Formats: sequence, structure tokens, C-alpha cells
Amino acid sequence: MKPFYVTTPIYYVNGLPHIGHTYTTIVCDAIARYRRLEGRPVRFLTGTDEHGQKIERAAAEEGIEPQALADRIAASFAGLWTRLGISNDDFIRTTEARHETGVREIIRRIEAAGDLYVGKHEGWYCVACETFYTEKELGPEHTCPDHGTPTEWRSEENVFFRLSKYQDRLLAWYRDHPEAVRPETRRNEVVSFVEGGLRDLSVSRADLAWGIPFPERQGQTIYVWLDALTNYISALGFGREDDALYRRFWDAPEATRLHLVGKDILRFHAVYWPAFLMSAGLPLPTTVWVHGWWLRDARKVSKSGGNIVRLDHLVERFGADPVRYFLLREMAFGQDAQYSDEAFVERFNGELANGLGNTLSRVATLSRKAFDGKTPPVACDENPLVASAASAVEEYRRSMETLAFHGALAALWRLLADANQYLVEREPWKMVREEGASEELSRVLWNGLEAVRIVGTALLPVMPELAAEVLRGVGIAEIPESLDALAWGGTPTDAPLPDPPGLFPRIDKDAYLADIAPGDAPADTHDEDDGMITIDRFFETQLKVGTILTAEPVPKTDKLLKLTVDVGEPEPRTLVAGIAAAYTPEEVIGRQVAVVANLQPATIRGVQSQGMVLAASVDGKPVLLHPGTEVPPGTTVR
RNA sequence: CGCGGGGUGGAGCAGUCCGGUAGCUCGUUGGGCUCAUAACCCAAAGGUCGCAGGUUCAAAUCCUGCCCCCGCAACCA
Repeated sequence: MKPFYVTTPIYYVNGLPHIGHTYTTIVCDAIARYRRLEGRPVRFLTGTDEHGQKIERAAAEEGIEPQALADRIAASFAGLWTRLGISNDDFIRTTEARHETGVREIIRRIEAAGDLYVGKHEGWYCVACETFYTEKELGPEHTCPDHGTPTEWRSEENVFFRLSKYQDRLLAWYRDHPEAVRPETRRNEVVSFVEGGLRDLSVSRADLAWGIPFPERQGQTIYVWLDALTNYISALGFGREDDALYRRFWDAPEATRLHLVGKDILRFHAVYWPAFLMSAGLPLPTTVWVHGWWLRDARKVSKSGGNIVRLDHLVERFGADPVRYFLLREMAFGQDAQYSDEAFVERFNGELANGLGNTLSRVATLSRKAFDGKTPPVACDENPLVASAASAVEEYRRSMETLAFHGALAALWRLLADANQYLVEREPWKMVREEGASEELSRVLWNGLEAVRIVGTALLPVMPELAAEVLRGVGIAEIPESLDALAWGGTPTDAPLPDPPGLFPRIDKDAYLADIAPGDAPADTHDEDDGMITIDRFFETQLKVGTILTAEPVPKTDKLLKLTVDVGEPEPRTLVAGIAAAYTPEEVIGRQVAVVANLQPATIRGVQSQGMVLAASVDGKPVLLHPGTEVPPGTTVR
């Protein structure tokens, strides 16, 4: 059988795992488990990306060594994967010696190909992005266009990779390998990016201590992406003497090499990584497969900054498998999806409890009753469920091949629905009463068990633990290790049948949602001392009444108005106010407002603001405060 | 012209690549069943598939233009 290699991205240790990491990893795990059941030799890799200035600085802020920070975060990833039942064969960390060996080897090869040269790199550098920006790309005051934080001017000698040289070969690769980047829309995106022209890529940084020193280039450190991407082969032993795994899973024409990535890191995986490999004369990945993003529950949009969804509470409360099921079922693979707790509960109750759990319960209970605690004595291979199962399995397999987990699972639940329908039509509970443990009853109940068994088998990659429980629940003693078990006929006759296990106790939706509601607003961002200040402190703020003289929108902004306000001083002040969403310039001119007069000036979108206009905030909409009767401009407010 | 996602029965979504009777889940209404986790089954109501053009025998699906919503980012001083 052909070897199958699947990888998650390695996760950057600048934060704790969230739903995005969790999803990608679960997806890879389901793929790995499915391929193993298919009989293919599988290697499943995940890990952490630990170098770079961001880590260096974050560690410095905490007053610890970067390695200590990396150790801690890497452990939290690894721990979560254990709790989620992730079956990775290896966990690579870019700070490991084996990784460095691989990186040195790929660089040696790229160097030998003549694709590295030293050039001058200068510009405004954003540490958060680890990227240089040109003057044009920057925001006002040389802020990063992505982060809005200040950038630093840097001028340094760097090692460059001749990416431009590979433009045509990359395009040829996309053209000749339609499966190289999936889905199609992402492939098109990459093609048009490459067609737009590739610039050589800086692959080193001077002035970066936390990283792998660039071989043969004094004072240079390897740029994080060249470092990080190489994990996919360094973990297999590339560059080391013992490189059996590398030869088996990567450097083998028949091997499948699949990288799963989120769309934010598409370019690195579909352009830079193949180019590095081309230069080094190494095989390219078979497929870079891109999935969508989880978006925050739309109902929680108003909460500032809280768009990170962590699933720890779900895992703790309901176990890993329902969470795995939910993520794979809820997201149409490749597209974006919304996360919501409501949806989780609804799928849990509607599909796991009412669908799978209840169906198992009813057939198991009936069989135990009628056949003395055993599975029915007579099997059956001629009934409507045979065809139903065959088509469900076929669609399941077809969908799993294309990572359409939502479709695969929907197909299985159609089989469960057919089984329930079949039971209602045959009314085995009546047969028990009327004819006892007849052969016909045996067939009917056996069919019901068999349908559940097939679903349970197909669920092994998705919910490894609970699927095994389901199988035990229909009398299967040995959990199958092959997809052959999807064929009709696997339920044993006359075998001991345990009490139906309560695998999916229904969740009381309202109680649950009420229970978690207060918990998801982290309240530790503000001072603890009950928020009280002294009156002296309050008087530090000078508030005055001002009259708005002019108002105009700030160009290229949605919320900002530029105001000039008479606060009783010789010259009116220029203020920027974030009220454009609620007020037009015309309606504020002439109004009196409360102004903070002694606020440090700040430049916003290129306009200097000398103070702040006070407004009540109603659901995020500003409502200006003004005195009940006209007062002279400059009147003190206290 | 910042990046991206989307507009399909009341709600949430598939389907759009490869045109051919518009589908799923939830909800609603009525009925059935009583084995099962107040679960299960049947039936019904409910849709101009954002708008306008175009291509075609045929368009949710392809082409063109437009409108609207949302997420991220960016500014809320």
C-alpha cells in the first residue's frame, strides 16, 4: 500500500491553542485514522514553531528565556492533542536538534544550487509580522498596515533566495498538477499571485538571536519561514543518517504528501515551500489543502477583542469526541463557518443523542429483551437497509476522499434515519408480543443492529472512543482495523449484548447556555480595586464645554470626524472624534459638547487631535453630551 | 478601489467547479407509534435560489453589471 503522509502546520508558540488550531488538527487526525483503516502506512505529524523575534520579545517581557516560553506553550498544545485523542506519530519542535540538522541540509542544497545571495534589505519592519514594508504600504506615522503598531527602520544585509527564478516552474507545477493546491479557488488565488511576479525572498535576519544561525553566513539567522516549513521533512529524518522515514514518506514517488493549512498561510505553503524544495532538488508535496476559518458567533460581535474561541470547556464537559464530531460536521470543509454554543448543543442533541444514541438504545434493548441478552440468532442480507447502507457507505467514502466530512457524516445519518424508518414499518416491539423470538423478528432486529454497526465503524476516524463504544453496544467484541468492516453482514449472531450504554445524554440546552453565559467574558483586564478613584485623581482631568465650529469627515475612514472646537481659547482646537457612524458633519456644527482639554495630543489617521469629545456609548453608538442650556465656550465641567 | 466570507422556504445551511424535477437540519401544523435518551415514523404548509441583463432548448449553477449583509484590519484620544 502507498504511504500516506499528513501534516498540520506547526503552530506558533505565541499563544494558546484556539479553535482554529484544534480544527486543523482534528481534521488531520480524522484523515490519518481513515487512511490507516484503509490499510495505508500513515505518518501523521504536528508540532510547534518556536523561533522568531516575537517569541524572543514575549519571553523578555515575562522575564524568562525564549526556550522556557516555548516549552510551556508547546506543552499546552501537546496536552490538548492528548485530551482530544489526536493520533499524531510525531511532534516536531523547531528548537530540536533534529530539526536544525534538516534545516542545515536544505540550506546546503539551496546554496549549492546557487540560489542564495547577500543583498541589502532595508525598510520599515514590523516585528509582529516579521516583515518589511515599503513607505507606500505603511499607515500614518510609519505604522504597520496590518497591526497599526509602530514599525522600526532597519537596514541590513540579508541572505536572499532567488524566488523569482522559480516563477515559471511553479506555474508549470500548478498547471500540471491540479491537485497541488485545493480547493480550486485557492489554486486560482495562488496562480494569479505567482503570475503577478515573484520577488526574491529574504530568508535571513541579522539582529535576531532566537533562531537557527545561518550556515556559512556570519551574523545571520535563518528567517522563520524557511526554518518552519522545513519541519515537514526534518521530522522525517531529512539530512540525518537515519532517514528511513524520509525515504518512505517523502522521497517516494508513490507516497501521498498532504499538508493541511488555513487560508492565512496559503502563500507560504503553496509558493515558498515548493520553491525551496525545487531549489533543493527534493520532491514537492502532493497537495496543499486549504480549509476555511471559524468565525465568532455573530451574537457576540459586540464584545471587543474576544473573538478567540477556545473549546476547552466543551472538551471538559462533554469529552473529546462530541467536539470532534461537531467541528467536522458543522463546517462545510473549505468554507468558513460560524462557531456557536447553540449549534453545538443542537447537533449534540439532535444528531448524537436522538440520532445515534437513541437508535442504538432501541435496537439493543429490543434484542436483549427478545433474545435473552444476546444479539439475534439469524442474520439477514435481503432487506431495504442493505441498499441504503451500501449507498451511505459509498457516499461516505467518496466524501472522505475529498475531506468533505460534513457530507460523509450526513450520509451516515441518512442511514440511521432509514434504519429508524425500517423499525417503525416492521414494528418489532409488536412482533415480540405476538410471535416471541421468531426468525422474522431476529432478522428485523439484526438489520437494525447492523445499520448501527456500519455507522459506528464509519465513525471510527471521527469519534474514535465513542464509535468503539457504539460498536461494543451492538455486540462487536473486536474493534475493526479495516474499512472492510463497512461491508454488510458484520454483526455477530447469538453474541452477548450489553446493556445499551448511555453514550450521549441529552443536554438541557437552556440550562447549559445559561450556565456558560457569564463564564465567557474574561474579567481580568481591569484593575481589581473595585474601580474607585480619589477625587483628586478625577480632577486631573480637565473637562470643558466647547462649541463645534466646523466638522468634516476624515478621508478614508468610517467613523472619524475632524472637528474644530472653540473651548474659550484664542485658537479653536482640532479634535478627531469617532462619531461619524452616528452623526453627520452638518448636524454637529454649532453644538456644544463636553471636551477633555488636557489630553495628550495624538495623531489619528494623519490628523492631530488635541483632546477628546465626550459621548455616551449606546451599543457602541456614540451619543454626544451637551449642556442643557447654552454656556460660554471654555466653561469648566466638574 | 484594504483583505476575506456571504445573500437559497420562519431559523441555520448544503447544492454552484461538471447547467436539466430546489435539498437537508431545526422549527410550525396535523397524524401515527409506544421498543427507545419526552426519543422514533408519516404527512402538510412554507422558496420570484439578492437585483438586472446576457448565453442556452434549459440557469441557484456559466458570463456581465449592480445592490445589500457580515468577519478581519483600520482608525474609537
